Amino acid sequence: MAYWLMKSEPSTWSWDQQVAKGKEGEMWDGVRNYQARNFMREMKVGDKAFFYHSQTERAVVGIVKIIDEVKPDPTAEAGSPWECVTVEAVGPVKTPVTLSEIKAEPALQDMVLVNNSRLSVQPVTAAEWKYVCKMAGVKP
DNA sequence: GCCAACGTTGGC
DNA sequence: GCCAACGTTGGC
Repeated sequence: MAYWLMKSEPSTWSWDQQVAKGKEGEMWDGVRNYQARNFMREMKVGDKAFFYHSQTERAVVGIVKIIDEVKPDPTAEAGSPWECVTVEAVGPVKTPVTLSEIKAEPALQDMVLVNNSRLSVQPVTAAEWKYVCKMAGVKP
């Protein structure tokens, strides 16, 4: 199983909205970046991802899992190359892990979040996943 | 609100 | 195919 991190501006799509969707989940639409789309193509049902609030909050606030593989993005024009997966909220983290905490942590210096802040969908290694879960007070 | 980083577009 | 110009994202 692979691990990921998915970013959202809380004003556009927040963790609370994701939780409200329950088991129905929500299509992660609106991504218009090839790198991010390619990572979504690699996702498999059952993979887990950190739900990260960008902009105002800048912290990992919850955990989601992939419940459907990539499908054409309904918000994009027909025939466009954009696709998206569907994610379901697994649960909130006990303690949000902020970007500054991640940056201050030597073990997490190689996270894409630290080195390429603009990429909205990114892979997380198993070691990073474990470490951030520990900081967040949740089971990996 | 500003600015750096990055991706995309278009002229040549 | 290169590179300048532009637009967007996200941290601060």
